[in-house]
Amino acid sequence: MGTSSQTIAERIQKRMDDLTRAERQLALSVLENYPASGLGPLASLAKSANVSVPTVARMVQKLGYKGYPDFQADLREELSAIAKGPIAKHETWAGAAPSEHILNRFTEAVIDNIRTTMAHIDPVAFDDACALVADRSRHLYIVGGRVTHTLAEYLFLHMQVIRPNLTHVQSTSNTWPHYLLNAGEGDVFVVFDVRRYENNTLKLAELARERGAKIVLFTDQWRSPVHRMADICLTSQIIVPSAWDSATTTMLLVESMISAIQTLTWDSTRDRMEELEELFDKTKLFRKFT
Amino acid sequence: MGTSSQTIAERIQKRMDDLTRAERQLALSVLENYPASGLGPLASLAKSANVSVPTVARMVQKLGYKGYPDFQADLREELSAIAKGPIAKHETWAGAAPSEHILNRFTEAVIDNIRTTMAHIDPVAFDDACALVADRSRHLYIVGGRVTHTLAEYLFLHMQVIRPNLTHVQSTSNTWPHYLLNAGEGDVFVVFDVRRYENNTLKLAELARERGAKIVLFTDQWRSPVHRMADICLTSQIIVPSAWDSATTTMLLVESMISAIQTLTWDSTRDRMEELEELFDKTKLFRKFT
DNA sequence: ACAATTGTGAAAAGAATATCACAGGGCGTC
DNA sequence: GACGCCCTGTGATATTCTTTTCACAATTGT
Repeated sequence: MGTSSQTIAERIQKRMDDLTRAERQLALSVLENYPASGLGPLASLAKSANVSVPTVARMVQKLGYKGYPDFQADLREELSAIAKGPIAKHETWAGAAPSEHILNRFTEAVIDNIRTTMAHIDPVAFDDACALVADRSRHLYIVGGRVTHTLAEYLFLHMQVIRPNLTHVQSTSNTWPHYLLNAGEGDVFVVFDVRRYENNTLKLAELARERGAKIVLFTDQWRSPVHRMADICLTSQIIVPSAWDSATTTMLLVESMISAIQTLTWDSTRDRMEELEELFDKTKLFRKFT
Repeated sequence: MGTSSQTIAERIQKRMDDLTRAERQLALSVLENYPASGLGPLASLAKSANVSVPTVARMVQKLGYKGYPDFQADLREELSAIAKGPIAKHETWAGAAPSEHILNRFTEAVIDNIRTTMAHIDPVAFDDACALVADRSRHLYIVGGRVTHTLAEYLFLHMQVIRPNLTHVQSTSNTWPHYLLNAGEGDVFVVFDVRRYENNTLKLAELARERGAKIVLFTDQWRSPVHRMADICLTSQIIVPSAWDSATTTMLLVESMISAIQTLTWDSTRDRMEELEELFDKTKLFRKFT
């Protein structure tokens, strides 16, 4: 069984299409903590993959093994083969690709961005920002620019579920002055501005400031001029081997913020989410499985 | 048991002097093929070390374990810690915050997602996908759903700079059938579909498929049903400590793809980018400094 | 020769595994 | 919207494999 040149992980990958939903879920769980999870008792594997015991038994036979112990034996064989060879290191991210492959270089750069971003962030400022954005008594305006409006909308979509009373403004559109008419003292603007910094965004921030609104700014390490207007400034590192900048780190911050706010306001959010679920079910917009 | 900082191998080494001859022989055998040999049945270990079964049983208890299964559990735990790789060492990302702070927990999860995503990705498929998306002779349709349309648009915005002949389609809108009218043989659809998978997206993919278009799918580890229609399937891990899934890893893949394509087509892209720069200068949409 | 160590063989206790029948649910089909 | 198929989980059971622990003999080293 273990004689074939490909690893068990590869073999599972290959047959992924033949597998059913629960089996795929199981396969992914095996691959996720590979190979350790497959070396424990069948029952623990089933539990950690959230599938039933028979599903595991059925699958290993589907994969061509006589039984679970047979499968484990193969895993152990592979493990000892790996250990014998030169110390297998995790120096590349996409193991199947050479380290110069763009996937590895890019991922490397992004991880680096995340590292430095997190090293410089002020958790207190972050928490304050979350509190501001979560505050239902303030109207929430989310502002993005030419590229960053995608991030803005991502935040908007989730905040929409969490709380009422919010607006998505696109600074590059010529409709934004209308929104400002209603904005006032105590409202909150979440502004996204990374280079190249946009004049419209700056103007919008200035006006919001004049009207006594709070401003939370997502920007890059060079800091948009909006930072002079901002009450809280969350900066991310965005350099990657590309002609453009990376939005991934900012996305990570945004998602962290969503998660933090969702925790903060869980009691009231839950109800809204459940209602939303029901609505989705009714409209049959989504499918449940497969 | 597995809480101590030292590995089991080290612990055995340390106590080597306390061991008797047969036990030492056993210990050496365990270390020789570490950790695979310890993960098999007790009897096989005894045999491969040329000691008796009771010797093994006696020794693991001497090492402080309740029994052989307990010893194995510890080994597995260590194995999975090793497999996690070098970055697992990074206990906290945002050093200024405690490790339980959402910033750290979330970042940890995302890094984990990135690692498993990269471990499972097929670089050849990725390159093929890039080539398809870069091919100017094919019309490019980019399709997103309720949440994923933000990612779709992000890709669209950048591809717009790189090449002509592309369309952004939102599967949740009711205008998408119009776009399909023009789609045909050889065109390319980039489809985003993560759970909860959307019926509209599936239908759209089916129709595109029927018309002989190529489909590149961005999805999550549970794989949207669209994968049956897709020529290339790029999956990302999206689990985070939140009520929602994370788009960060998918964003990373998208940006990697943009970067790869930009490199592929640099000669023709440069001109387009320069033209764009000029246009932006003229419209004074952006500011040059500060 | 004595004491400690180790192996033998066996038996009992304990786990883990394989398998079954059945029920519930999703999904496609008509 | 109803029917039926396929997948999946539950719970129970039989079976097989492991582990644990005996008592006792063999071996080794001192």
